Amino acid sequence: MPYPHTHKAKTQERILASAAQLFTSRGYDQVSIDQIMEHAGLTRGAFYHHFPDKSSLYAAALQYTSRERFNYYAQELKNGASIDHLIEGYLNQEHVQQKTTPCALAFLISDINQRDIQVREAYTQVYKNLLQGLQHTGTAEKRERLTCLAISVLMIGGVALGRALNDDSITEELLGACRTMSLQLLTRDPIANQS
Amino acid sequence: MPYPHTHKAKTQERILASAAQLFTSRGYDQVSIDQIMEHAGLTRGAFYHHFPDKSSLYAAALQYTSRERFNYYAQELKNGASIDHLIEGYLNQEHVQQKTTPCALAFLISDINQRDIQVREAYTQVYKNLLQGLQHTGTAEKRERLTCLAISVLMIGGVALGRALNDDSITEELLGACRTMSLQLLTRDPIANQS
DNA sequence: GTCTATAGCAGGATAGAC
DNA sequence: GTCTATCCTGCTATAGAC
Repeated sequence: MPYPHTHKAKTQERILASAAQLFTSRGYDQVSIDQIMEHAGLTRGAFYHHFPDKSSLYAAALQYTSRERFNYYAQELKNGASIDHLIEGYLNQEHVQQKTTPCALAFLISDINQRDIQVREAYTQVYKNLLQGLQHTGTAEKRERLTCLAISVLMIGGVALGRALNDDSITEELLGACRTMSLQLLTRDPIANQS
Repeated sequence: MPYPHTHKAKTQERILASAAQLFTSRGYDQVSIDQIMEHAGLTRGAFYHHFPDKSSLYAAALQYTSRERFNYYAQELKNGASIDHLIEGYLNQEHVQQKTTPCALAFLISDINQRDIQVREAYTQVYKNLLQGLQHTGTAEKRERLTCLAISVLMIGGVALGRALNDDSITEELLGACRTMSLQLLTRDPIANQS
């Protein structure tokens, strides 16, 4: 038995991690299966034993990296971090410049519409999970839906727009405005004010 | 003389209009020069007599369609439309579904970072123009920068995110939240309150 | 389960006729 | 200034050896 029976699962996760990193950073078209497999330490031929095609990998990588992100946030919150702190870490130049692992919801926002149904459904599900998180995190009761929707747009839109712009000073200003506005919205939320 | 001397300029504008429509809708990679030229009623060979390469056309098309948009807004404002009305037209399912001409700032937001410097500069300039418009439109004095930045993110981010999502009811809810929040921000702006 | 090799196709860019 | 024809590259996906 040359391989332990967990070998395939581990290889699959290596491919997913590699795909998540490259896809999130460069989008679907600018990344080839060859590059993903090479980055995972394999060759292209092996790919089709793990995923049926490129699009399926894209959807799976989107779910994989988002699950990792949510797990990280859950851990941070358990360690006593505030939701404000997490939002400030998100709406940040470090994030825009990929010095921390980038959020696929923001980095791939206008890539998704061109993809097939499984990708669009995966993205939509990940977004719904984010909304859920915003509604319930750090409060006993639910935050207002309006508050959560607006904050999600400020976060995702702020990072996406900041990344598109070619002028660091405007990006910094933009991220600051989104931080300020998000924290104001959190503070003003009726539920938050009850606590 | 088979062609009037304005022929080249008119052809160039046909190519720009065709490129703007296809690029905005599908992004850079998913549109070929062949498709743009065919849509403009020409063949691929003629392309390189008008633009040096695909990327230059992309940058030019971005500027072209944005100029058209701003001209339209200026006209509407001159006809007595309110800024609120324009924002509501922007943050709208009709826009997301391209029943009206889509805004490249929103539709291409995560496409831009992959492109070369001339494209990123063109996008940044168009965004700065939008910010200018928000700061000065409909008031004698300037609106607060913070207000304008936040509204721009709600508009661009709201449309981009709404387009990515695969669930019409969430998109509608999202657009509504962005409309509500944008109009609140306009109303609360100190300068607006002076009038 | 991973490899090498290759089929098959699409698209950017150029050449040269008219 | 527009056309047709072509070069060249890069990619997805498959075949088949080990």
